[in-house]
Amino acid sequence: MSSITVLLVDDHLVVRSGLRALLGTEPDFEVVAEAASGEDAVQLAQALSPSVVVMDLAMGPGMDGLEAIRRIRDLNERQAILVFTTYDSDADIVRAVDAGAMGYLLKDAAPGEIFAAIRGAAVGRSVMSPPVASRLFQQLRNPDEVLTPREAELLGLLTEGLSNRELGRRLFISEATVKTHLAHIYTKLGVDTRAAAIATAIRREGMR
Amino acid sequence: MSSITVLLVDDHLVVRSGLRALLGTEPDFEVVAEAASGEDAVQLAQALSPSVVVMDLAMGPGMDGLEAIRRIRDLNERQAILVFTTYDSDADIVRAVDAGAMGYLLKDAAPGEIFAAIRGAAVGRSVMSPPVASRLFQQLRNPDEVLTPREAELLGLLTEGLSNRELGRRLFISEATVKTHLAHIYTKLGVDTRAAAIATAIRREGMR
DNA sequence: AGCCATATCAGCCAAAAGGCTGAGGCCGCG
DNA sequence: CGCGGCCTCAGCCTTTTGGCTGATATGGCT
Repeated sequence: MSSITVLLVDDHLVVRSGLRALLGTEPDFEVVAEAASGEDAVQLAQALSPSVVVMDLAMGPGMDGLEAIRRIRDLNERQAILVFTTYDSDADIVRAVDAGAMGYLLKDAAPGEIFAAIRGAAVGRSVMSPPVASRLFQQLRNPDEVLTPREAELLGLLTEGLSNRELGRRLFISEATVKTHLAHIYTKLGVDTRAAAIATAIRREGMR
Repeated sequence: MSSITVLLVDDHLVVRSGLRALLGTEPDFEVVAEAASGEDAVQLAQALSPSVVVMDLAMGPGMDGLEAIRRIRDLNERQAILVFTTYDSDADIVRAVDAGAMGYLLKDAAPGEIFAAIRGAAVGRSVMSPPVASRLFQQLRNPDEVLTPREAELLGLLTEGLSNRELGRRLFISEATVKTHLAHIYTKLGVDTRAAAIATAIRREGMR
């Protein structure tokens, strides 16, 4: 009976057709459209109201996945959105969830996991890949280690290679304040040099 | 007549089936097997001698793409191997080419490009995505900016967040030597702090 | 043999970063 | 209304880094 309609969003054609092929093996799924950009995704989600939007976070130029999630939620609060991406970055997970994603799946998930996640999302359940879940739990267990928004901002600029002076100028704060923030960041990240902070930041936010 | 036999290697099921679906639309391609790991790839390449091996560099745990390329070339010098990956990292491109790849395609390539690249590889021609090609040319044009092996090694450890002292210990050289190498690395990368060096190193080697 | 790239090391000095202590203002929550 | 988290800033002192100049050794290429 009523099948689950799915909108696929990914900037890679091969991923879209792979997913389409995969979902085609299950009788209750129906891929109603594909989008290669955030813009298209928003438009198609509005036009078609699919049961579930399955989308990658990394998108080419233009609107990124997170922004697309927000826009889609703005149009329809109840739209189920499932993130389907390659990397399990701490920041991305958190951001995706609070942008309104129902679940977070990694691309190396087994077919069964993918099916279950989509079916779950369709009925309003949250699903996530085990590695993703464990990261989230860790964040909840160690709230001490979570950076404040300002610290995260600093850390972001830090990974651009800026000096303390430049950081200060960029953020309209004194160099003293920059050093204070950095000291906090270091203790939270468990490092004691900016180099190590950059390294762990990029590896944490980046991949693996 | 004689169709082009293809071995697909990618750790993501969706990518494999997407590619299979895509290649299925062209009558002259025949996907003879899929491999999800480097180990399987080597074995299948040897057993089936496909016209072209299309593979991702990023592979889960175990043998990575580069290693798999080398192994396959060891077994059969003439085997055509086409790298099909998401990111165009300077280092990866160079390494893939000298590991023996015939071409280097990005996953966001248009279907036509993909077909052309595989057909080209099958007859011994080298093909690469435009952005990839431009990077290679840039490397050839600016040999001054190419790091020596030792410098590259240092840079690698630098991105782990090590201090000069630690770098020295790790490489069994004095801190003075470390500083000399770093100075050279900085001028070659066009930066003047280790933080910036780490940042550009990771962004260059990393992705985008 | 001479030359060049690479790798190694030293010393000196200035600039940047890091550790520590203390402190004021703002805001939300009980 | 007080407590605590967050953001802001200062001063002081040590360590680390970076810039510069110069030197030795090795190995390959001409």
